[in-house]
Amino acid sequence: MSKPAQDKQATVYDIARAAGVSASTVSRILNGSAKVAEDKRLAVEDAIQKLNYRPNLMALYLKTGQSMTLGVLTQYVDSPFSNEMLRGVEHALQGLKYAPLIASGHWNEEEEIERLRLLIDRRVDGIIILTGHVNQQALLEFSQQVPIVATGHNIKTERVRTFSINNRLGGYMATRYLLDLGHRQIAHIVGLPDQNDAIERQHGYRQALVSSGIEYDPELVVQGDFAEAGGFNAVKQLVASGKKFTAIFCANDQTCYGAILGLKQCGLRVPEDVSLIGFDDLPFSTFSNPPLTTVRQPIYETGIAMVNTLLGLIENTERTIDELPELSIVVRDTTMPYVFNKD
Amino acid sequence: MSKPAQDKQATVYDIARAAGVSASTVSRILNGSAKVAEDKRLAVEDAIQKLNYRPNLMALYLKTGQSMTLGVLTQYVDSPFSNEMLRGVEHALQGLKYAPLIASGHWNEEEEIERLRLLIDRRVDGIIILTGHVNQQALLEFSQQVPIVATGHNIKTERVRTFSINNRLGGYMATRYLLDLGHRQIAHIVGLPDQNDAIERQHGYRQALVSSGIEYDPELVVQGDFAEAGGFNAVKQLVASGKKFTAIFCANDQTCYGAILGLKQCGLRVPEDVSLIGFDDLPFSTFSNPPLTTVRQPIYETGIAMVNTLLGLIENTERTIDELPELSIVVRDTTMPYVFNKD
DNA sequence: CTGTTAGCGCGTTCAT
DNA sequence: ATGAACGCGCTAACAG
Repeated sequence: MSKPAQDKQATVYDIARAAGVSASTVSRILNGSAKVAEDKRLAVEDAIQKLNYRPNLMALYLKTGQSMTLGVLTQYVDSPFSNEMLRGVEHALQGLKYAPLIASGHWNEEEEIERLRLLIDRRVDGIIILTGHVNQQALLEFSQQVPIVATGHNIKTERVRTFSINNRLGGYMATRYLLDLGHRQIAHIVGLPDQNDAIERQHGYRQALVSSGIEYDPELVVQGDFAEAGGFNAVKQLVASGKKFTAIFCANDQTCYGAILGLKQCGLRVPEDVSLIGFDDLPFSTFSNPPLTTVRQPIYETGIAMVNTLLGLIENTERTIDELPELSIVVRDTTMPYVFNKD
Repeated sequence: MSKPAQDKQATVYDIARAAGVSASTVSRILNGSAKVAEDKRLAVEDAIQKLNYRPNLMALYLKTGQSMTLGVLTQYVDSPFSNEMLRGVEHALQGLKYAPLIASGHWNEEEEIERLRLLIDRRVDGIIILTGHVNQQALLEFSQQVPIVATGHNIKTERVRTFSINNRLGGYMATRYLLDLGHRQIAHIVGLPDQNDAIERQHGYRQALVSSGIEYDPELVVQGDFAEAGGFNAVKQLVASGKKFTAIFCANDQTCYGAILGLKQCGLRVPEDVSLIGFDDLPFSTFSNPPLTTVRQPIYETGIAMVNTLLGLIENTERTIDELPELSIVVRDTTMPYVFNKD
């Protein structure tokens, strides 16, 4: 096994030898686990400096059973949604000696499971799952190895906590907002098929419609994929179908971005010809052209809450988790009352 | 130390006991490091299944000195640029048993160094640095502990490899493209101050100007920050200054996104009133409104190349690294000839 | 206060 | 072909 030449990192023994003490004494000083004579402490600290000593976290794990690492299962490293949550996770980890180990599942159950296993093999102290397709059964099984906090599920056991927003309500709110603006022909671009959040939002859409005495029209509902391309293709399809619509509820903000461009290419203006409302309120939605009207959900805050909850599970302590803000409509420039539409 | 109740993971000893063999035999089967009787192999494999055994990578490290983990220093988890490179990194790692451990430096040298240390403390086998502010000196020091591959530097040692694109050329190309379109009053929104890529691109901008006999006008150069907000604020400032300009070279695509919105709010149309060219060609630039004309650099491909280079360093093998594509101009909808401007 | 000993999970001699 | 013993870096229990 030819290992490349490399400064071998100093160990407690190297420090001990250099300082003329035993390894235990070094350890004691490192952890403050017992009183040590001042002169020895100085000698040891000196050696630590000189040899540039850093504890070997891998070896430490063997003793303590703690890797000081938290696994994070995300879907795509380039998903702005997941990354907003990741920002929250990072923020909550600030200065906390735990580091995140990130793995991507690509919305593929098999791959997600493989990545979860990878995280567990690396003996992470806990796992945060940013939604995904892992089923509840698998979740419970994995939780026997390591505590888990997840979004997109709704269970609570000794070792599993979940966060979920009321997607149905959000879908309802978005559609309701459009209805209140006077729109009657409201299309919906659905999220990923089989994805629970997507399905719930669609339910909310439908519910708002019928509660206003408007019939749910399947022809106004087209498939997207929670990404720009899906929104883009969906509007093209919608326009091509000849169906009339004056507003669209997009399953998420990214879908909206794509839809804006698609509409433009069809000669339709946003919001003059078509009103658009999204879901998420990603940071970028302030800068999109035009800036998005959307349903705000506390993504960043959820990231923070997940970390705190997980640390509570790991360290077996009660932690007060800040209550998450409710869903709300953020009004920007992609919506306008129906009465002003057309001319 | 109250550890939460948890299925203790099975060890080689558990397997050995269950299969009625010794731990060494289990190890041999695990690694195929020696012939083992067929019946014992079966018994062991059976036990592995039953006990759901997974090797402890932490313990393994102690023996092998390999953590099978690659550290990645990025700047922001929500930077679409870094994430595009990360996608390449992930792609290259597909099925390779190495996993990435990601840390963010937030464009802050001190924090970057702290994160590098964190990665080294976790005994990563190698480190990939996606640009940043770490200076060359620090880079060389860290490389004594672990091989490093970085972008944004330009050195090559036994244990450090770097990738860098010709930012100056890119800046030149972008500006040249605008000039060829007939533009003469070309503004530039600079990237992050003190950031080398940003400085080089600005040099290229200047060089293109003078090579066309146009005087470099500092009033047409405003500070951005490589993000949307910077582009947005910069154009506002530019317009407020009263300076005339018919085109802008933005230091990167994100700057462009912000600039588009800022211009619109000032009543300026893109590209009819102002042409815009970016730098990067992020995936989203296909979907921005309007889609961006930009300088394409091989971000994703660089991610792949960095991994391969690093693995070469780690495993001390020669690997053929695919040559990276050259910079190129991708023409989309934010630019048009000057002659057609105004009316 | 401090050094010695043992063991965390594993792979690798060294014997057998 | 296989088991026993050792050591990777570290801390905790046990002497002193």
